[in-house]
Amino acid sequence: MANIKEVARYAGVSVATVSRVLNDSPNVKSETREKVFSAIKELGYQPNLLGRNLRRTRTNLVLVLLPSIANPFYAAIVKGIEDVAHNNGYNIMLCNTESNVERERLYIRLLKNKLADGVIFLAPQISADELTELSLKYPVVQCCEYRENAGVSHVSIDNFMAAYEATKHLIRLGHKKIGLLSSDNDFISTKQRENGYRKALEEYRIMLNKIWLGFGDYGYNSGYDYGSKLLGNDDRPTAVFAISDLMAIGVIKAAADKGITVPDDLSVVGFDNISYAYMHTPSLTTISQPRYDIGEAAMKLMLAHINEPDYPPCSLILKHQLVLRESTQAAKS
Amino acid sequence: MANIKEVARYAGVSVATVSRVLNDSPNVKSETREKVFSAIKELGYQPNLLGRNLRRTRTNLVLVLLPSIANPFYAAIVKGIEDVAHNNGYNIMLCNTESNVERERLYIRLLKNKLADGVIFLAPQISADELTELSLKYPVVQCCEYRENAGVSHVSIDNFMAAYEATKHLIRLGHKKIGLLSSDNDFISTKQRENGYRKALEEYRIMLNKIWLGFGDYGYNSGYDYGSKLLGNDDRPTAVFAISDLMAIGVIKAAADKGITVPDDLSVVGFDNISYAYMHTPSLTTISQPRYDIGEAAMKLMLAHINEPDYPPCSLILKHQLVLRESTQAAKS
DNA sequence: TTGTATGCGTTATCAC
DNA sequence: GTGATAACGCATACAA
Repeated sequence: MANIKEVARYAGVSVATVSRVLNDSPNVKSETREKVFSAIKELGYQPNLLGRNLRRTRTNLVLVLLPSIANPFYAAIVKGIEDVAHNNGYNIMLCNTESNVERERLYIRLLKNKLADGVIFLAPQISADELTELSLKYPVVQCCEYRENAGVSHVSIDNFMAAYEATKHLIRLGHKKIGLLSSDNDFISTKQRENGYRKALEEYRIMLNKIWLGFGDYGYNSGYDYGSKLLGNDDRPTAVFAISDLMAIGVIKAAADKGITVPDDLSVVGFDNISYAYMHTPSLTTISQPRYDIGEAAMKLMLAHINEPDYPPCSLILKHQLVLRESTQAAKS
Repeated sequence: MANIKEVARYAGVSVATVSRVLNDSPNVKSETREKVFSAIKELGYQPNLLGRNLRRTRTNLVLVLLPSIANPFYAAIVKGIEDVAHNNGYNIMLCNTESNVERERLYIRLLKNKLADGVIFLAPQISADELTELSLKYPVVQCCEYRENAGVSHVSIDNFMAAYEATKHLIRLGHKKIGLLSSDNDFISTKQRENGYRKALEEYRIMLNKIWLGFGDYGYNSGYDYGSKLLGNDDRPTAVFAISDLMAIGVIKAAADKGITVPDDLSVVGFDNISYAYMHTPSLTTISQPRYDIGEAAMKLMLAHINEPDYPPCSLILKHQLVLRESTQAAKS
């Protein structure tokens, strides 16, 4: 495999000149430029980025850590990140953490090992303290899920308001018995969604029935389990707000298995608006996050941190939207 | 950030010795080893992989090119690849090609630029010729989708047999009017699935009605469109075999919109057994690929190619399975 | 406008 | 067992 030296010899110039041509330096006679280009072509030369990056102490590579590519929620976010990255000469490296902190540290090490210029977390597993420490030495951005008080930049939506609106939507449809399927993880967004739900109930002076409170893991099965338990009782809610679409769909399935029809006998609201929310029968009323925009914003923030090491941590909140579909309808009086 | 030189000075040894310690060389007195380790710890030293990889002309990084992380089908495959990679000291870099050949070439360039040791394609967009040429210079493995006659290793299932069995299942349930929703892409697997379907019909001397033949893009909407058109006619099939689960789900939705119930009035078989296939109501009869195993096999093959540059191209066919669920039932007589 | 020389951080060869 | 040093491929400061 040809290297820059061979190209130089073949073109009859020095390696410096070849390097200049490769880097679009204006100080090269167009004639020599041609010579170099033809040598490059002739030899099928491909610059070795290891050498280049070592010399530049920059890789133009950004790590994107996500819990799982099985979750379709992340696809559009990643697309947004990628587009901004590519438009700025960067590549991104997607890394599956499996929500495993050890696996996450494995990838963080690649950053510390100078194989990448920065890291975007879609759902950080490490603690706020670790995150803070990391961000002191390297460009770090959190996207969607984030650790509060870590003093680390993040892009997100207002989860509190979103949950508040979702719950209020159910209340305005006449529902008074409203269950909540939350999660027992320690993400701030979870707490915020829970609080938004409580706030709406409070505002309308609706009592919160603790029996209707459930905790899942964002996945389908936990929704199904919650639904199976909850809907077996006579005193069951007429509506459920689940903080993820997959859990909402699990609830609907559990309802169907008990002969309870959605939305006739039970209204269900999800969260995230994954593509399947629209494919599902009944289609799902849910909160839509501007995922592509969130990804774009996160990568732009990353570039700012890379180019300006002293760029201060900042928090970006983008607009969400309540999407009305078939899974909710007015309560029977 | 400390480098190997500073560690050496701090420990009072040469850089060579530090390097030996880092690489577990047996020829180091345990006493000096301790000194070096404590220096490493004290200085918070992290080896720079750019320097190491440049010197070693090896990165222990493998590219995995997939059309889209939005497709849940790939998740388990990637998991299989990752597990084998990590167990062998490799990392993988996931790259979204968006089924775009230019984007794919962008990532292939990273390989040519020595930033990775090899590439695994989950659905190659470049031509067989390009693939062949690439594989002559670099370790290349195809996984699931592949270009035939490229002389490039691949891991897959027997798509012909799988489709044959899926169709035969419908025939044995008494269906004689069986539609096929295929795709108009140029993947060999598509042709093979189509041929499997034809073979089954032939074997049972069932005429193929070309009006019931459709071509989608593997996505939900194309399934819905096919279903909407097909099921509007009086002369409609009693069963449909779709070569992807998302298309199958689209067909079911279209049927529901026309008051046609699955499986009572229409049986539907999908392909791939994505997680929605199980969540969906009705749950989907489909072909399950051993996705994790496929990923594992692909990465093992990659390691073989990396470690043995002359390792011959080989073709691995793993076992599929027909999964029976709610979306199929006996034809009404 | 071009060439020479140096260094990025590491590993590997050789000598001791 | 350990150290000195060349080499990996490239970009760049400086000289010409």
